[in-house]
Amino acid sequence: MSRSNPRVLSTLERAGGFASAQEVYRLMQREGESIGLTTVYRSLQSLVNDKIVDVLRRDDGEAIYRLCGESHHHHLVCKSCGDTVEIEGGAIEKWAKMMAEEHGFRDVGHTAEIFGLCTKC
Amino acid sequence: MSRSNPRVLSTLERAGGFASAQEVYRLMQREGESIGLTTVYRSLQSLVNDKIVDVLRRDDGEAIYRLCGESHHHHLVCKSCGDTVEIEGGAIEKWAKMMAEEHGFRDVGHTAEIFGLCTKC
DNA sequence: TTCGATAATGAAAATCATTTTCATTTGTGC
DNA sequence: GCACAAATGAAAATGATTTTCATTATCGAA
Repeated sequence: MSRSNPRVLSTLERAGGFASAQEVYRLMQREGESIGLTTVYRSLQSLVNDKIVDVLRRDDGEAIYRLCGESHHHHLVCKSCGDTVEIEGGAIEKWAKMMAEEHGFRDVGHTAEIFGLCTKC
Repeated sequence: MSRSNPRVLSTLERAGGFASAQEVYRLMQREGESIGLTTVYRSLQSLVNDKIVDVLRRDDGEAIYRLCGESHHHHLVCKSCGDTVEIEGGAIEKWAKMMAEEHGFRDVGHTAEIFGLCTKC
């Protein structure tokens, strides 16, 4: 077995608590940290096992790791220029919780994104 | 561009309206259909564009394609067994519209998924 | 301190879904 | 028949993730 390399967790935090393994790796490289991609993957997996981070999937299938307990937000993305606004999703949280209860699901998370054309486009 | 091969759609239906590209391909092979994997992928993509099928992600990141009804809905997915419930998202529709207006976005759509553990898992 | 076991590390190779390339086949209108 | 566009699929490329395996760091016991 392997335990998580603490620099991986600290980098994930610095990344805003939300990043893919590749992104964490690239970020550490850019900051001059000496670490292998394998170790990044192993550390993230270990953090998932320990329930310190959550794993979700991006639309393209890439796994993204998120610090648990992090207050999360949603995105409003322009499908033309890619501009992104972080938005609050209080209504979503309630909706998700309600739907989960209604169907007996537990340990639930959710994703929600809005996309459209921004004022400039 | 390429249009969807009708045998792909009919196979997806026969599969219970829910399968990955690889599964559709293997199923067609087993049934003696002569088709290439590339064509299966292209057909499924085309069906997604035409909004005839939905695409979700399994826990392992593999894309799964599923026939969708006409009415816009969201999904409650079990991250262990993959069981899926279609749910209503009235609250989401309002939230999305509100957020879009607030930031001057137009022509908006959205995605929202809830995932957790179902009663059986 | 030295020995030996165990865990951590990372480069390189393997895997696997998906996409791209490209040459060939099929279909359609003229 | 003829030319041109669309469809097809084999093979190669891509990209994330996992596995392999040899090396290195850790740490407790002798």
